[in-house]
Amino acid sequence: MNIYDVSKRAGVSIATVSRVLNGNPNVSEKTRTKVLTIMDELGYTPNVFARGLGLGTMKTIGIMCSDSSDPYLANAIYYLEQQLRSNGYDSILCCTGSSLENKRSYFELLLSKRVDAVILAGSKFVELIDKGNDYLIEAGKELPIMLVNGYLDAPGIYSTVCDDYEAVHDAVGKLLDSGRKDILYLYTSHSYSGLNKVHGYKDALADRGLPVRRELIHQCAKDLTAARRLMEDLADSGLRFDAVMTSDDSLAVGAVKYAHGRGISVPEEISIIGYNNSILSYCTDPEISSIDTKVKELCITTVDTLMQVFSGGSAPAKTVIAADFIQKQTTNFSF
Amino acid sequence: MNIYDVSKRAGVSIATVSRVLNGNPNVSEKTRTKVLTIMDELGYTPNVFARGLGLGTMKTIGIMCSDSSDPYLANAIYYLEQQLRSNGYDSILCCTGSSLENKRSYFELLLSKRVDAVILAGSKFVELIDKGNDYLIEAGKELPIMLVNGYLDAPGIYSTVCDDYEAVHDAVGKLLDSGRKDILYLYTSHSYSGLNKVHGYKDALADRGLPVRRELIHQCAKDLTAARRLMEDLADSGLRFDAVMTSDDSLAVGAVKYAHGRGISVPEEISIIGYNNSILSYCTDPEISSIDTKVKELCITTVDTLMQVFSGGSAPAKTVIAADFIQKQTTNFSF
DNA sequence: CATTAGTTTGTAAGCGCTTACAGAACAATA
DNA sequence: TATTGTTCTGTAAGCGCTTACAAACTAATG
Repeated sequence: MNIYDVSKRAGVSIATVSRVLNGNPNVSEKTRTKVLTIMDELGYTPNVFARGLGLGTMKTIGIMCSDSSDPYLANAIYYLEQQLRSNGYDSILCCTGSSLENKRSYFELLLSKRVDAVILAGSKFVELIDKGNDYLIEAGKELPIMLVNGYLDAPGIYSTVCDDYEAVHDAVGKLLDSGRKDILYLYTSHSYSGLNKVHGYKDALADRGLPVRRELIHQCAKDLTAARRLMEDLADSGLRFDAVMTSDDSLAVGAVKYAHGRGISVPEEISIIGYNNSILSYCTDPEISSIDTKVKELCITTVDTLMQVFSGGSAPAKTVIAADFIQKQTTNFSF
Repeated sequence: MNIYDVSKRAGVSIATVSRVLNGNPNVSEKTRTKVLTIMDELGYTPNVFARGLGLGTMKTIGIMCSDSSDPYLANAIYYLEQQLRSNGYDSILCCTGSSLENKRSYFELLLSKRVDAVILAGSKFVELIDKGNDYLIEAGKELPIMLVNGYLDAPGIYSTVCDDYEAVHDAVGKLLDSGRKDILYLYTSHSYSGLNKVHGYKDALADRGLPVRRELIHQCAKDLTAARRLMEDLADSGLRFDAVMTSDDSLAVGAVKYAHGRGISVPEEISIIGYNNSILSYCTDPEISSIDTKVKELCITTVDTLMQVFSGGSAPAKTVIAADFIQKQTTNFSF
């Protein structure tokens, strides 16, 4: 069942069938409907390979993410996939894991699949961006590279990021203005967004003329228990704190457990703020006040920008989306 | 940059290059290495479309899941993707959402992409399986259909399922044997695995000569709050229960919240058991005893079975994998 | 009616690869 | 050396589609 069968049956040439297939306007209405009817009758589906060969593209986008089981990324994948499809594109997903080597090889693989663009979802591609700078930049010349929550300034590379700086700046400001003095800051990585967040924290203090105390800032593994252990160690070593700002909900979960384990009341004695407003922040009791980083908007914008690029129009190299503070039960701001 | 460039540079015909590309043994070692060297020098990558056209396949598998943001499915996707790739296959992901229409149209789409097989991940394809029975069965004649946690008996359709019946049967048995009398059973759907679970619950009671009480069995939305509200309503209406068995961790999270909200101690006054041992079961305090449904094994087995099918060998139409009970803090079995 | 411009269609040459088949090269045997 | 069998390589015909170009047809104009 191929284009010849259709053309014969419709009494036209394959070129005409192809034109109908591609919405070419140079086909009389009469012929078009006839061909379409036949295609329908025959249940004809064009062969994607032949099509890809002829067109040099298959309307397929590669999506890379470090780990689809991270609730945040899982959401992102979902929205990206939806939005791409509603624009007539398919996606090939690559879960790279954390090894740089894998990331590179998957990237290569996507290129070899002749995808029309690559979307790097999540801020976990620092290594690729930092150490493989030239590499990505080179690729950007060939096809659009879209970064979701990452940033790299180069032609052909487009970023959509959440305003992490402002989000943390605002949240920490709220903590300070509500009377908290010693705000612990726990973060998971030094990614692009990770750095912005720390700056937000520091500037919130600086804005109020307060010193940045190194002993309050700590890196922590991104799991549900590391933060708890870290906080226990810190408390045991004599450090006092009455609030915790985290760069990820998973750390905030650990913080809630720490408080619960030590019989510290939340939010009375300690305020906790998560990040991403993921499902994790709704699991604990009390539920964790968190920052909604607007994954959906982020993803939709990313795809929209990509479509702009495809349609030849100029597209913004960087789009910033504002986050929302979602108050739940681990803070009690009244403003 | 195509096969001609390589052949010219290597001083051989394109047929020889193609043979090298496909690992055809009819190439002298000398020629092979020469060609490989040239390919490497030129950075040559074969065009997948041309290849697909010639071979009629592109080593790509379609994965359908209802919702990649469900932690369980997100994990499944991750493992499936990994395992497929390590077997040299790519995957096209489709997040269908819950509408039956979408599921069908995505399925069609995958077929039109000439994927080599389709994997339906998760038990959420009941509608497709039940109401679209003939539809899937028809497709199964064309290409292998793999069900992860679903079952349909038809040629070309292969299932890998977790032994949900035994898992619940065992867990409820443990509850009963530890002295619990009134075990609430909360479930989310009537899928294939959903039905098996209820049977496990009922049989655990029956085995011990206990009656199955309808008022203890309830369906509940799969979110973090529905179970809590439901349990509150049930308790308020006078129903007594000293344990809750759930068909999903999200319900168990609600159960923990219910207990916490009412000041009921866990596991002393009420035992709670989740399902899937997902990250959600680690978020709460106390952490939820849950059933590890071995997603990883399930996914690996699914892909392995698929590879068997591809290699022409006969493959089991149904593989059952045993689950593990993971005791955490919402039960206190000592056996 | 002849001419011109515009619209619609068909022909044929790719796109880059695979593979059946035929032919060349080589080694082993008589 | 001639013969046979083996191994390796090349030729050429697809795979199903797109599209430049040419051809045919239609309609409008003088």
